[in-house]
Amino acid sequence: MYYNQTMASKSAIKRQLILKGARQLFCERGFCDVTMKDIVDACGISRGGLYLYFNNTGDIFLEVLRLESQDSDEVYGSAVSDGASTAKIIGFFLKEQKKEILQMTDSLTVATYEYFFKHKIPRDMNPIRHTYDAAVLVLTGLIRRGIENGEFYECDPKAAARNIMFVIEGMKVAARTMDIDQKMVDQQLMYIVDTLMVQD
Amino acid sequence: MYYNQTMASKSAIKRQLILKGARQLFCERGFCDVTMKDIVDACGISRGGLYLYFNNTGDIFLEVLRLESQDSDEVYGSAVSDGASTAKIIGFFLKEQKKEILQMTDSLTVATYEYFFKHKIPRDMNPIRHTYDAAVLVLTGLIRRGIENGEFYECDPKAAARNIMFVIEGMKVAARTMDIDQKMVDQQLMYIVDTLMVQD
Amino acid sequence: MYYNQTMASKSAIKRQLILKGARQLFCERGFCDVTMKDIVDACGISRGGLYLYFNNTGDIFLEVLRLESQDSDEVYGSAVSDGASTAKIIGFFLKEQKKEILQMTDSLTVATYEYFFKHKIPRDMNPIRHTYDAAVLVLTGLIRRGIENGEFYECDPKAAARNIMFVIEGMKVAARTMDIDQKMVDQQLMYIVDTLMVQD
Amino acid sequence: MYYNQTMASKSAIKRQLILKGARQLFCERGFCDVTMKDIVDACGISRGGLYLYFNNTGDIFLEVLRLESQDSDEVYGSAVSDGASTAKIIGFFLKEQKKEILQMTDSLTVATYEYFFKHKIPRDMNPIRHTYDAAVLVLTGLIRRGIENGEFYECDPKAAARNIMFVIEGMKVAARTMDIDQKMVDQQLMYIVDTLMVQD
DNA sequence: TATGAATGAGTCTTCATTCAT
DNA sequence: AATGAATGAAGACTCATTCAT
Repeated sequence: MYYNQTMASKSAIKRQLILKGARQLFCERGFCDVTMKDIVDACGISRGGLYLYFNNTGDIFLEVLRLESQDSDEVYGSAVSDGASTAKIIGFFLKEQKKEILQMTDSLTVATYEYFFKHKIPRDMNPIRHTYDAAVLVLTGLIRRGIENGEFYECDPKAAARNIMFVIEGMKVAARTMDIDQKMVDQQLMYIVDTLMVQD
Repeated sequence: MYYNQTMASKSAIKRQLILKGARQLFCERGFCDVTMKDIVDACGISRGGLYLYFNNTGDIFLEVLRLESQDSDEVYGSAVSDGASTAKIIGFFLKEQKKEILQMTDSLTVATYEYFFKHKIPRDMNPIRHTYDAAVLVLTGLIRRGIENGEFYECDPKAAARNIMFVIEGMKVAARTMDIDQKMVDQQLMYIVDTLMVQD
Repeated sequence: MYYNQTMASKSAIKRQLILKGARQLFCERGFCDVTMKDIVDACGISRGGLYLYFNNTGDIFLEVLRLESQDSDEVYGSAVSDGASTAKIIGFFLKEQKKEILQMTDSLTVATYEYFFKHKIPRDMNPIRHTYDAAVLVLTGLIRRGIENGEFYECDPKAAARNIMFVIEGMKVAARTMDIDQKMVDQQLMYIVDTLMVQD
Repeated sequence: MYYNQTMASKSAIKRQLILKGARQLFCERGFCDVTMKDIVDACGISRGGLYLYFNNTGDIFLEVLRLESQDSDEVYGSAVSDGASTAKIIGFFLKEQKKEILQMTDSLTVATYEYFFKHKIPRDMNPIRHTYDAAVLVLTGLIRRGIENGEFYECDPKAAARNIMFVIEGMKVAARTMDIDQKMVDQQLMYIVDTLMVQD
């Protein structure tokens, strides 16, 4: 009998189980309100059993986040490989962001904020910074291309990319603290595109 | 004997004392990590005494926040009354925001996020929404004036105002979760102005 | 209404209650095997209530010990004031020790050993050292008097006093680890007296 | 294939490994503070594996102690065979004891006390009692010889021997609970010799 | 024999909340 | 109004012991 990637060891399966249960809790309650006991209960495992795998909620959360970013890295990669027009790709990107902003997906956003409010992490080890930088990189490339082929106004592509990401970040937070509606998000996303694109 | 605004009752003084001590704690630790006991200890009052004034940390925080917004409302008002150029006023406004983004002042930002992540409040009662709307209103007016007197490009003034506020919100969060530096903030604030202003 | 030494405050009474319950436990089980929960249960108070008075078993034990030594100080004092013959006083002293050696009294001996095995304390703050030194002092005085009035052989009174105390200490430990019988203790106490006293 | 004393079975080797690791722990922490888990970790063996050999820390400690006393029995034997003067031999014996009294590291003394405080064992099965009796036997013989050849004062040799052992026991405990210094130990050992020996 | 995952009981500690004074 | 002692629930963490493999 042999093992391959899909045949995980019993131990690895339990790890997955824990991370899955914990992820669900973090999505529902953020980071602060999840205790080790909550995770134990949610996963149907024993108190001591959880401690075999993780020492505290922080470690669990980081691991959940790591898995998450693995997945999202792939998404970003595929987005660019397409042969579509720059505006279309950016439009697709923004539509994806809209889903997350409006919490149409199970989202770790609040938990992530709460976690990093308390855990200061050097820039190069910080996963949100990493995600942010990755998105900025992709956007910068797209904007540069848009400028080159005359779709977009002349501008500093990197500053523009960062600007878009900050707007999105701002809306994510706003959606979870004040209540903003879909209309406002749509308006902003259109504003972003309008600001970039040469009007005919 | 009579009471006027400057002659606070003993009870009112104690209330102030509590709110002052609590504010300090919320600034230092955010909302989640402050307990009723912490506040009791910080204020040097009795455990039971605190409960005569407030039932839980949430109520205390809301009150702290209410006092806070009273003060800031005045700031916004005075900004516009000036006779300076639109660009100058917006520049002043952004400089103020920069301070808050970079946490150069004792700031309730994190506590506010944490509080409202957990407490969903209808739009018209929500103090951050109120603050946001007030800022948008001021900015909209300024941008409209800028467009009218030819300083700014033609655009939807309200959308532009919201855009600016979302960028600022995004940077506030980013400053507290990833570590962004002053340079990046400056770059973004310049980018905002550049996007608005007609270049000569 | 006024307070005097016998009218303790409610809080002081509770403290006494805890110390009494804890003392009983320490006598029965030594130091290592007594937990905060044990004390809570023994005293019939609440879990949190205990922590209002003491932070850990070590603190409680030290306090128990402090009270204990207050009492024993008085005993030592009174022993000497008597006008009896030196040999008689020493005989009385040894008879007292015999009781403790053979555990005929509720005794903190084992708990004390266990506590100080783990807690290294500078000589001048160490209560057993203090007790030991006090006993040595008294004995030294007695022996010196015995030598002066010809009851005892010539010798170094201090070394002799220490010797006696070490023998007693040795028997205390032996009584609790190997099982030694009363006969052996009697034999030793007689040996001590014989070694000192001039035989006629 | 056959086994002899030098060819230990795999199982016996593991036993040794456990006992060696456990001994180290008992020396460092006494008996109370060593858990089965500690031993597992220190020996690098499996949790279940340890239970194949021993059921609890008490059993392990007794076994450690048994090996220990095997070694020390030999020492006592050789001491007497010498042709030296009685005083010299006793002097040598006391010097050995001094090492043990003052030896805080690599010594099972504290662990032994702690173990036997909790485990009452009939006199004839009790290893410390056995060690004590063996030492008393040797000393008794030496003292008797000393009296016979006029080196020592007339006295009850057995009582004197026990007295010496109790003083030593007392100093062992004192060294680990109050902090006594080397000078005091030296003074006592000299006092013991002086009390025995005829002065010229 | 050997492994180490799993369990659950047990202890420590903190805190919101109440209540007699 | 004000105090602070008291309570008990809740969460963190550890460990002896078992058991499937």
